[in-house]
Amino acid sequence: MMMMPNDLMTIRQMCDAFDVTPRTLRFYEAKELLFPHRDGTRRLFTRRDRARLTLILRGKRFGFSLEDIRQILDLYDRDGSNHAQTIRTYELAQQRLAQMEAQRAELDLAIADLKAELDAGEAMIATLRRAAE
Amino acid sequence: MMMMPNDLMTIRQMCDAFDVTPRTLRFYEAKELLFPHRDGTRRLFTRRDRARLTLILRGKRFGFSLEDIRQILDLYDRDGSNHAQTIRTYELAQQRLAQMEAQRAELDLAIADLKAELDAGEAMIATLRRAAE
DNA sequence: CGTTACACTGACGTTAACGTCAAGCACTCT
DNA sequence: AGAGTGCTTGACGTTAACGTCAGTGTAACG
Repeated sequence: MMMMPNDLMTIRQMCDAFDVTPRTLRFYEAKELLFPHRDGTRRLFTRRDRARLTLILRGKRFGFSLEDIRQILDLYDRDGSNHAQTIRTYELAQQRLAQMEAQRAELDLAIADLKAELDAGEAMIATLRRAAE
Repeated sequence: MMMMPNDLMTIRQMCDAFDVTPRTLRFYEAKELLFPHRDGTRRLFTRRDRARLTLILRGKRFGFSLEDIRQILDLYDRDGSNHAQTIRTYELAQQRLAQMEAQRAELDLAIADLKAELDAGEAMIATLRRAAE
């Protein structure tokens, strides 16, 4: 055990750990979502990058754009300077929270609808089964 | 009052009612999501089209693709024939329901996370306010 | 009958989020 | 030295969901 000297990971280790392609990680760096260090030319991803990537992937799962996510991520690592910007970002995040809660309400509705349809389908299939005997 | 002879609507009436562009409605027709009648060359949208469009727009709001939506819509207007296909579609919808419930669970988590961050931000801003007096 | 208003059909443009080469370093093993 | 492996940077390709524009048609109005 000295196979992970620091907590820095190569691009391949990252890909295996998060099930993404190298292209994706480079793309996220280009979009300033990740900031890996360099060993000469090679990328080395830090613990911070992994935390961010976790949030990126979570955000993507319910339809946020990478640009949305980038702005949210900025909320996570303010250092206390740049107060005005902090407050603006805070307000932005509040808006987004409202959106998300509205989205959940609609999702609840849609799930109820779909469940009703499924019950109807089930009844119909049962009928078909009986007719087939 | 005889301005709505049947319950058929022109493309413009549809656009106004649903806040979409003509291009969008034509596109949905091309993708076989809508099936407006024709008066010569002009489209006339039925009550059924309106019901479908409502579901299309709802589906889009939480990130389903039009192709996903098209398959779900098929569940809504089975006529009882083509049983095998009905059952397959039913199973497909069940899978999607599971996805949606998983998605909601994650959404709940993310909302909690974001709320925590917002509370932190609030405390920080309060501190800044006090420091500014 | 001319014009205005609205609709139609192509067909090309656009954005997001990567995929997919191509070509070239930098190590390491043999 | 040569071969292989892994990483790098361009740069062009791709899909979804429309936007946008050009050219044409037609129904109604004055």
